[in-house]
Amino acid sequence: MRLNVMKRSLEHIEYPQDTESLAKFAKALAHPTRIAILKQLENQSCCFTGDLVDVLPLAQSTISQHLKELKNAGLIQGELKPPKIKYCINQENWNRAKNLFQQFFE
Amino acid sequence: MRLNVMKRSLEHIEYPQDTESLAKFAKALAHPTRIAILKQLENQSCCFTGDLVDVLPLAQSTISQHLKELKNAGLIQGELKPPKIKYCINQENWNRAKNLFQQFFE
DNA sequence: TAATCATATCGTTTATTTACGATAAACAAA
DNA sequence: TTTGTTTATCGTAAATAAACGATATGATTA
Repeated sequence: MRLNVMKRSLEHIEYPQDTESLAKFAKALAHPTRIAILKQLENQSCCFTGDLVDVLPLAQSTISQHLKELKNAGLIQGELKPPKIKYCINQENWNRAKNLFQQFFE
Repeated sequence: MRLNVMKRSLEHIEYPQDTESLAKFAKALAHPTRIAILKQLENQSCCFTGDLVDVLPLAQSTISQHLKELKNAGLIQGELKPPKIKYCINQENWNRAKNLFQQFFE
């Protein structure tokens, strides 16, 4: 007999759009490696994956994974410069994030 | 040769203080429920745990857990008003967070 | 065509997060 | 003292995140 059977609402709660967006951006920023990557991109506007691999003490695959998350959040975008990929801030979404945080902290 | 011979470092990487702080604050904001809680606190300056339990479709223990994370991040503080607890924004750390985000988005 | 380079993706392991119900703790009032 | 109220904490399950090495992909050059 299992006493501690857990119910759990699989459908997730709906929050206002702004709340969801802000949380999503915050989640993208919620790891120091990703902050470091974004700071790098802010400084030199763009850079290649390899530049980051040289600078950060993490496996190439790990960095690629962080880049993917930043891309999924819309904060960066990649441009093909074969055989490399040049990553830049996505200025439009960057500004959206900026405004959401600004407005949140009022 | 790149550093991809690296074994998983159990000791975690040291980033600059600002990077760590920003990531920590972002992590606290990285869930819509916590954003919702903070918005509530911003609106009415303070509120009791019970008020949040009435408003949010989550178990009391879950909300208490989210409050704990916000408290650990320093964004809120609790004041004993027996048998209730009144939560408020921690203005000092709130401003620190605000400044870090502002500066980050430059 | 084959080899090379830069990067992404796969598969896996471990750690962390999110959620719940149950229970404990702290205090006020009866 | 006992009861009720409010909130935190415990124990656990499930989901997600973070890290790695290995491998695949896509473009360029030999």
